[in-house]
Parts: sequence; C-alpha cells; structure tokens
Amino acid sequence: MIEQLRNHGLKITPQRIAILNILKDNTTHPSAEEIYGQLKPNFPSLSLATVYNTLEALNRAGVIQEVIIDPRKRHYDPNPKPHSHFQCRNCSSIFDIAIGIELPPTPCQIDDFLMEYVTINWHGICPQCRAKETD
Amino acid sequence: MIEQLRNHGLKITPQRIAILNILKDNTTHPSAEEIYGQLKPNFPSLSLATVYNTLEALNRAGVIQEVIIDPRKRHYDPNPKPHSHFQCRNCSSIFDIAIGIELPPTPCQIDDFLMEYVTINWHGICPQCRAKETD
DNA sequence: GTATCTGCAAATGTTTTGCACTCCA
DNA sequence: TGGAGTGCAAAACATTTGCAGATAC
Repeated sequence: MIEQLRNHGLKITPQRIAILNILKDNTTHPSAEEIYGQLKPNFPSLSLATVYNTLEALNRAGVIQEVIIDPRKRHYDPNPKPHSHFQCRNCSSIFDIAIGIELPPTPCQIDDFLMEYVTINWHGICPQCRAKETD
Repeated sequence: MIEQLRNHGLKITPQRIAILNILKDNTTHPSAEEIYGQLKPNFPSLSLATVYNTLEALNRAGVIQEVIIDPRKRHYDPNPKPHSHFQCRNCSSIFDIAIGIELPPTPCQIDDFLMEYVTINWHGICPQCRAKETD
C-alpha cells in the first residue's frame, strides 16, 4: 500500500505508514478516532488532525474507501474496490457483504446525472447479535 | 400523513403537524436544521430539539425516511418506501433516483445476517452542476 | 530549499441530554 | 390527570481550520 502513496504524489511519513498498517487486513472498518486511539500509545506525538488529514488523502487517492453508513461518524475500509456494507442496528458493527447485485457500471450517465460510484448499504442484525437475542 | 401519527400511538401536536407539512411533497431532502429554519419564523416557540425528536419518532414509525448519504448530516425524505438517492459532490443536493435495481426482497436472511432494509446511494454530479461545468 | 505535512488548540456544526414545564388524549 | 411531548441551555461528539514549526524528497 505504501508504494501507492508515492504513485499519488503523497509523501511517505511515519504517521501515514502507521495509519496504513492499522488499516491493512483490517475488517473492522475503524473510525478516525479508533485509529487514533490504537496508535496513540505507541506514537504519542500523533495528532488526531493528522489522522483525519491522512484518511482524507488516502480516500481521495483511492487507496482506501470512506464508508458512509453510520449516521454518527465515518468509517474506513482498506479495500477501495466497490463492495457493499452492513451495519448492525444493535451493536453498530460494520461488515463487508459479498453479494452480487447487478448495478450499471460506473461512471455512467443516467437521466443527465453523472454517476461516479454507487454504494449499497444493508441494515439489520448481525449474526453475533442474533445469537444473543432472546425475544 | 397525520392519521399515521395516531396509528403509531404518537400524539398529534402543532409541532408535528408543522414538520409534516414542511416534508409533505418535499423533494429537497431537508436536514433537521433546515426544517427548523423554515418553521422558526412563523413558529418562534419551536425548539430544535423538538425537530430532532419528531424526525426520529416519524422515522421509527415508518412515516418518513432518514437518508444517510451525506457524511455531515442526516436528511429526511417524506417517502418511506425504499428507493435510491443521489448526492452531488459539487452542490451536495440530494435527489431521488428511480432505477430498477434487482435487490433481494427485505427482510431476508443472508449469511446469518438478518437484512432488514437496503439503501442504494449514488454519488456524482447533478444535471445543474454539469451544465455549469466548464472544464 | 521548498512545498507538503504535522501538531496543537480553538472553532464549527450536528446531535443528544437533563430537566422543568406544558398539553394532548 | 397522567404520560408523552416540548423548550431551553448545556453538553457531547465528530470534524475542520489556522497557523507555526518540522520534515520528506
């Protein structure tokens, strides 16, 4: 992933490497605050603003994907390719969902709209919370 | 729409009637703050907290639909039926998009997830902003 | 060497909360 | 009349901003 920084004209800094390392192979879809909280103990000089800056730069460069599914905060996914997400209304966890849904390929034009990308968001109850449910 | 309040055990108050009136036939997908701003001049005693309370109650009752597409704030749609939305990355306007996409009917079960509802969000440039674009 | 990046602290904007008071059913 | 609903003000969060200093290349 680090080479991708160079390809996009982004400088390689210890902060960015650390953030990418947290995200790599991470399927928990952390928020900026969560990434900050995980790094801060071993990287005390790290600033939350830098985490926000970095996540925005990585998202814009297409290295990661910003996930807009939680009305309270943004989450981040190391996989930039389009795929759908699920958020549990009980525990708020976010999961990747592999479902083959037929969507027009993007970018495309529909009714004078320029469609650049589509997101599919599922909402409901995750397997863990279903198992715990008594009612 | 007002009868629906009664059906869901919600009391009919002047505040709720006013908010429903703003939303009725409204295709602009206003935020809580926008609804508040529109009502406040003619309803000076109205509180922003009441707007938030009411929107949440209406959404939970299935009278309206909360639209999670804008990472900065929630928007509200008087049409509670599932349909997809579009947000322009230039002007941030939100539009209803009528596209027949094949989705599994909800609620359904997929991979141990209980899927209660799905949302489809399009992102790109709206017709008005495309017309203004020079580049 | 210089443009980019970082850290800090303050500001912004949205949404929530606690609580006393009000009013719908 | 009782419980749901309202208004107010403060608090809680997430995110952004401005700027001075640091650093990657």
